[in-house]
Amino acid sequence: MKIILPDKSQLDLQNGATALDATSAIGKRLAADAVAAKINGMLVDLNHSLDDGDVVEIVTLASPEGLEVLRHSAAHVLADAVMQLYPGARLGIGPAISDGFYYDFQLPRPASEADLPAIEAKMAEIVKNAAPFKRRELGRDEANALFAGQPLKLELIGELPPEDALSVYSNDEFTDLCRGPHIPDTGRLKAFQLLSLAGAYWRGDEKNPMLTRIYGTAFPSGKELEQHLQNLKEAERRDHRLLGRQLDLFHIDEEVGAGLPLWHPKGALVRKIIEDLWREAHLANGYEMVMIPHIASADLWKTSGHWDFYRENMYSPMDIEGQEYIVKPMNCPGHIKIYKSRVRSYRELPIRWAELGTVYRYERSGVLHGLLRVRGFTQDDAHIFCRPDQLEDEIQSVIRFVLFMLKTFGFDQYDVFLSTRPEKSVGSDENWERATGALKASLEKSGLNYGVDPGEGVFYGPKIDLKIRDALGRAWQCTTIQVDFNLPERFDVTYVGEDNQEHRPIMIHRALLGSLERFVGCLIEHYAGAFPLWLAPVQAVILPVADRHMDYAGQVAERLSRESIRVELDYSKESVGKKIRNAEVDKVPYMLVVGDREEDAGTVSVRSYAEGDLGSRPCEELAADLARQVEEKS
RNA sequence: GCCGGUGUAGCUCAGUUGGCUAGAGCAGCUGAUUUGUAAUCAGCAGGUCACGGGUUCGAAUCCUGUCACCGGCUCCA
Repeated sequence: MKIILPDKSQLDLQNGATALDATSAIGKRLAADAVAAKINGMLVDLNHSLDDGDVVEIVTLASPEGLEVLRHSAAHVLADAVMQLYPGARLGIGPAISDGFYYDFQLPRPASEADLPAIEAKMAEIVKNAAPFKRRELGRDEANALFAGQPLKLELIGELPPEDALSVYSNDEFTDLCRGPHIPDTGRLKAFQLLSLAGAYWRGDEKNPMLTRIYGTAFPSGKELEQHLQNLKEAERRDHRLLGRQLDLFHIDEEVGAGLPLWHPKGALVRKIIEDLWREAHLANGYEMVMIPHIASADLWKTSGHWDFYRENMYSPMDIEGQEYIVKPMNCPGHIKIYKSRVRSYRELPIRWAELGTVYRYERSGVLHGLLRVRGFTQDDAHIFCRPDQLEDEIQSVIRFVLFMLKTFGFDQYDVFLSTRPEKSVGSDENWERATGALKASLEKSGLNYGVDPGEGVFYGPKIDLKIRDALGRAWQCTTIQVDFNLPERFDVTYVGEDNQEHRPIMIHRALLGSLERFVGCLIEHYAGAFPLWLAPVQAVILPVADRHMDYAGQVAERLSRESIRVELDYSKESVGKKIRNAEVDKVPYMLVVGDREEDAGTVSVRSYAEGDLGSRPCEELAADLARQVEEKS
């Protein structure tokens, strides 16, 4: 028989040959690297038999799919080990995930991270045995009998479409319900490590029992595993909570409250720089600034619908002279009230109102995380009121705007998602179609690649979410652009049209950076705390060699301050070495050493955080150069 | 909120099976040193061992409740 390879070439094989036979026919090297095969586009085991005319692609560990197969198999090995060490454990599910794999168990006795080495050792034994993974297809009854002691598996079997064939995979004594495919034998699992252990609800639903989830990762080689562990360490080093304290940017105080960050002078300064840029950019892009109070009468939230639909995220009302007031969880109702303060003409639209609006939302204690998930935060919010015929243009200009903003902060990779109508929603089909169409058209015109999240829109309209990728390739949800049909309706928002009739505007909610808290947290990790010059709270520190250089150091500081450079003078009685070390630890972009030589020549000796000692330069020249760098945000 | 873990000086951490006045480094203060590209030396000060209750002759250590934090689940800016 003949099979067809991806490069369209044909390969002659004996009848009944398997994918593995095909790999050996192609080459020894490939046979050693192969972990699975794709036959006519279907991912299968290597021992799958081939038919005449099949299109066969060999999957190796070099491909994302091969890696997934490896990790999925690693999850099986983990489950095997746990079943041996914890007899009576019940199996949940064990998939491959983006950086590794996990398996969920219901354990007969609690396990902690201290137990991971023992489980890992058992896994190593299983790997050493190199038992083949054997696939078997079976009927419902047989499957139900086989997993009689595994209620979670029975639940899964019960929910699989009855017409689908079931399959199980076995290695040695261990058998698991699984679609496959798997690596040929456990011995192919060369480099793996268990990472952590955590609770996870069965199937992600908190009404279900809590299972024990064990996370691990696996790679084709020890070298790659080592690299990955190195990356994890690097991420740890960049942790904004750690750097926030080290660089004296912010802290979260137990007595103030969980999820309520306090910004120290340097952190507040970084925020101010961002906020100034933000306001300037918005004014330049056709936005106006508005401001609203932090609390509002409960009536407002009843009209907006938040009282009914957003209650669980809002704080309890406070009593003010017998009237209930609520701390705002969102800015939109306030902005709508400004809109409604007088009659609006179609000629005024679009109206774009922006505010760095601080909101407070109840978040369950377990989800709080540094600056990334807090209970009080400032959204870089704006609401655009526009006519239906303006919707697409407006969305497109928001997209242009957000890409410009993110680029300014050094982000140029994003994942974009379009979320469409969910099951529970308000608004007419026509409106939804129109808005979704407008979002889609804007994305396409902007040339952005995007994914669609069907049914993931907000109840009041579809949205675009943008996740930025940082220096380590991690994704952060910041930007959101949401179309809203609901609030204009609820508040009876109108404009008078050309026809002298009242019409309903469409509202766009959008946050470009998301929240200042999250964005700064993300920036800290992106830059590993070493902000670029224009964002650094202290841009240069002047280090006099001895006390007699203090006057000259002061003159240099003066000169740089005149260029609006944020400069500090290190007047401590430390050695130059120590002063440099302190500045390095603080990640100050420029260290300027001044001693006799500099004083005589009117120069400074420049050391940059990024490049080290750069030699001496005339003070005037440096001042101009730094000013230029700040201006260019380089 | 739930599962597992953690909580000792401003920070990072020691503190044995419950047993002297709870230790160290860094940071801070004082003094000496006036220093040339990542840590000069010496001294001093600093702790309700997260908080409350209990067991014990005796608790940082054992039990228990609360709070906070860490890793996740879920949710989201």
